[in-house]
Amino acid sequence: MSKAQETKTRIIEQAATLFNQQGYSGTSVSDLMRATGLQKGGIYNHFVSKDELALEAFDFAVNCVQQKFMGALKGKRHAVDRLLAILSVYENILDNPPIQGGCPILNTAVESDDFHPALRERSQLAMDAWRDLIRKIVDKGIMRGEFQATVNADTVATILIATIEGAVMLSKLYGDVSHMERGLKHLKLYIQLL
Amino acid sequence: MSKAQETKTRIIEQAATLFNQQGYSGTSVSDLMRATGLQKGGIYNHFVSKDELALEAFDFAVNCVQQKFMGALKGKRHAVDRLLAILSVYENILDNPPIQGGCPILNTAVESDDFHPALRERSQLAMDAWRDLIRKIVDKGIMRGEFQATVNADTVATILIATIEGAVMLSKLYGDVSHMERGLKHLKLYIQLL
DNA sequence: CCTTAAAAAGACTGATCGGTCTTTAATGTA
DNA sequence: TACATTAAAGACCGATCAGTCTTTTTAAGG
Repeated sequence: MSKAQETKTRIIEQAATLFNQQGYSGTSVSDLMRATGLQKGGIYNHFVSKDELALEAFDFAVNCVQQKFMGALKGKRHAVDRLLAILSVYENILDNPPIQGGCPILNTAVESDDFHPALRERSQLAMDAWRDLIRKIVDKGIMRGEFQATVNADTVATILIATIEGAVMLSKLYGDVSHMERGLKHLKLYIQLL
Repeated sequence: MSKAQETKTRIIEQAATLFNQQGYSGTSVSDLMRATGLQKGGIYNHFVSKDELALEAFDFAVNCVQQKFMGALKGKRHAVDRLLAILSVYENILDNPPIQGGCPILNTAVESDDFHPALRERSQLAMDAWRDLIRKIVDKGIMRGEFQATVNADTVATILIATIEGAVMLSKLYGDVSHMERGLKHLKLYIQLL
């Protein structure tokens, strides 16, 4: 990888963390300069605007989470195991998060949904991908007879994601993993009953 | 109420909506001037800083939600009915919200938790109050034999709030109430099984 | 109605915002 | 190693930021 590419990647990584912790509006170009150790020219040489950098940083952050999902899903064949694998990503979310600052989709959805159309669209797309992952697992599980045929994949996706995201928020707000633990325990039971 | 008090209240109301929609960092004093129709002097005559106004606006927003809870709980005696009443507040959250821009506790928790200690503390306090409301209902339900003695009030509070907040986020992100409907249906079942 | 106190206006501040552009330094290649 | 390319530095821009202060207007009380 060329020096330029390395630098660009480094900027995106640092920016992703900053944006995820402080939000888009709460992060200034000066913050990014401090975090990367670069001056303005060094940053704007790689990105035409803060906006563009924010979008690339968001994609990077989402990709970090997806990588964790892929790692957890590896080798898991049964639908129940695959759903449990998704839950396992959140087992130690506070100590060992895919990216600092909580779930980037939640953060960006909450910040952007009323006033930043481009980021909002990215959040929707990232959430679509997540929902789709769960839906496909559930549908496959139904086909194989692992779940009852009456199970609704869309509903399962909503319940899993809503509970997880809410638990992330609570655990983060209180700095207390027990909320996440309760949420996961609840969802494991829910999955067993499908 | 004196003219000054009226003005101050009006500022807080408008500010609460703006902050809840755009976030603290995303809302400038100019935005507040535009929304209230006041000039700088008119606003800073009532508040020493944007920070102070933000805190008062947050308290106002939280109070709006709590009022809805109180209204829904009125006359409900049985623990199950009281928990269902809390859920009912979120039945038509998109058409008729207590305050525009989604749940103020969620919004503030997500924005503040990494960098705004004062707002973060307020979010925690507001969340404490909500958790306490649910816990007390559950504990009373246990005492009266409406719930099994093995039920854990803390857990119920976490599950209800996490699922609700996650569903709020999803419904808001997609502009689609079905996520909230699924969340509420799921929680109703959960409550019946306590 | 008149006076006084306070509410609101709005000009002004220094700092910071996102972004541009020229200059300088480093990199990759021949 | 010499050269061409481009990465990075950093001075600079107008706009906007939160906040101050003096002046003008309005409201409240006698």
